[in-house]
Amino acid sequence: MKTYAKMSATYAPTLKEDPVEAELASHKLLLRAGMIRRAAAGLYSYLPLAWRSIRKIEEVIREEMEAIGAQEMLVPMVVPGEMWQESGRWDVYGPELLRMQDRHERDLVMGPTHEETFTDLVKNELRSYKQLPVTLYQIQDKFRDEIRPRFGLMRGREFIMKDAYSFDADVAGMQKSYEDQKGAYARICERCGLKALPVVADSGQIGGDTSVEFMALAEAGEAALVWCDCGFAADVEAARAGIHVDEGPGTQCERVETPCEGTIAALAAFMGVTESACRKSFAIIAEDETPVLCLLPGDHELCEIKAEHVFGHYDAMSEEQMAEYGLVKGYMGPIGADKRVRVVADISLRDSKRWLVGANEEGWHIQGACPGVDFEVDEWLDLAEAKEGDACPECGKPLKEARGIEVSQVFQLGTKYSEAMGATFMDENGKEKPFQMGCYGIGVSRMLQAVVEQSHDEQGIVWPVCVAPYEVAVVPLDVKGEVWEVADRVATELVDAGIEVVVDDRKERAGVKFADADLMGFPYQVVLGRRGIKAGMAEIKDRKTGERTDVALTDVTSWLAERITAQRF
RNA sequence: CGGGGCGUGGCGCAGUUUGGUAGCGCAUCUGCUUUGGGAGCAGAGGGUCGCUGGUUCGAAUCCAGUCGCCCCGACCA
Repeated sequence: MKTYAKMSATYAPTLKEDPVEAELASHKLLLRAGMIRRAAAGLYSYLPLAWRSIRKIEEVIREEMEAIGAQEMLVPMVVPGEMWQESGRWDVYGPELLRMQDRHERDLVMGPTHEETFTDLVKNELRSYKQLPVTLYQIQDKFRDEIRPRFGLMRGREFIMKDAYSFDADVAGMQKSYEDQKGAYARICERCGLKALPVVADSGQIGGDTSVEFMALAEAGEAALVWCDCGFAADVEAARAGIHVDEGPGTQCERVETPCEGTIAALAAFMGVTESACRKSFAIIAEDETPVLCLLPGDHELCEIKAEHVFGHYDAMSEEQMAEYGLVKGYMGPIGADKRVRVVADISLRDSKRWLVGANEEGWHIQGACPGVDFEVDEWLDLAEAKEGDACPECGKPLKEARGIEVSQVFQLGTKYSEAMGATFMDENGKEKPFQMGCYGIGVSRMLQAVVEQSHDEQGIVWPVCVAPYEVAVVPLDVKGEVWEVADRVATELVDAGIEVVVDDRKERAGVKFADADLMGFPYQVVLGRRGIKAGMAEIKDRKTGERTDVALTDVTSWLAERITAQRF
């Protein structure tokens, strides 16, 4: 027999003041509402209220996964190091991967993700194309020893993740599995009350348009994205935008004295041109030790992710190295640089003929320099980070900027892991082939906080019905006598109607109960006081709108049931 | 790891510059009053001042080291 929860018996210690450890509104509120507590940097406990919400998010995920035929299971959190050595990631992953040894000195890792574990699992027993496709998933704690955990659940070291892996016989199959997951992810965000946008993401070493991130739009988000009315949206790290470039001053290649600070802003101001008319130079040492000079439109930055794809793990050149290659900090340019320096330029500069570049001499620049005539560009590459105002690659209209919290990502892996780990099956021609794989992650705990970040006000959290710890808080202003009897009756009736109810049965003053109910963010508060009860009325407060409605005691259940079921999905 | 800041009852802070043996608000406990938006009065309990070492008659305070936390950068769900 289901019954209502009692606030007096709920471990949810609320805080009046903002804890110092928190910076973000959502982090502060989760702490203040008594939902999470920190155990150590990036390690959090989920208290009963938060855990209820987490379980609701998980339930939504389970329903959507089931709907597309993915099967839930569980693999161990601690896995043998050999799997990681087999896939090659043992050497690539870095200190983020928590490694340890057991008593027999065998290597173990705390799973940060489980491509290896799942691939290893299926490789001996998925043998035929007839058994495919298969998508398996789990919801489990992951551990990543982040360099800098921050913002509470937003970037924890241990966090709850749903991770799915699809195994297909061919690329078309993989793409279908991928699309299925992508569709499910969009529905999951929507059902959890998140305003999220699928954006083109950096697809790592794999290349192509094979990865999409779902970004919960929020100013506090760590990721920057560009988007367009036409529906295009991309992580700035992945966006290939059309960049407008102004021609530089001067009609012929000549030196100009520029006695200003060695920055683009100062140069543009001194020359009386736009920053876009200047050419920014950035000197690096590529992973293979080649010195490289990257030329960019003056108003754009080098996108580090794009650069890494081209140059590997590169370093910015030190002043000594610049000196060695004839480059002068603040006045760098392709002309006068050492011949060993490889000159690359952003593709947006391809059609520009008059460049304003550094002269590699303190206080001097060169204007009207023409690539191919006055200096050579070894290669034209996509290097600039997209920003507001750049042209949408789909429709050409100006892009807009936004920030977001990456709550999930879907990925086409191809045969990266199946090949490395020898996970193959027999196709219909009797040929052995590696699985075409996809992987799909949702940051469940991050999602919880993203919801709060998007949905809160001065008073506290404003839970969407679908992920609220309880749908209704019944707040009797008296915990004995007639008021309490009515509260008990109303709450029981609500529970019988299938509504999740918590009753604030604490001997607290009205103000304390109201403040806590607002802070914890229950979508509806049913306030019962002596006055109202005499008139046979309850006051129902809608947490989101703040609107209060007097409802006859006999109608409370139907009034709430109607509204709540409409918001449950 | 680089840069910035902070560690003082459960929480939020003052005290550190100029050493003298620890204080405020909230919370907790008791009593009385109050009772529709974080109550009032009276009383009580609770702190090796992150840790270690040093200087000193005397260290929360000065010095050295160390640990932890937060913020900005590289990583990601």
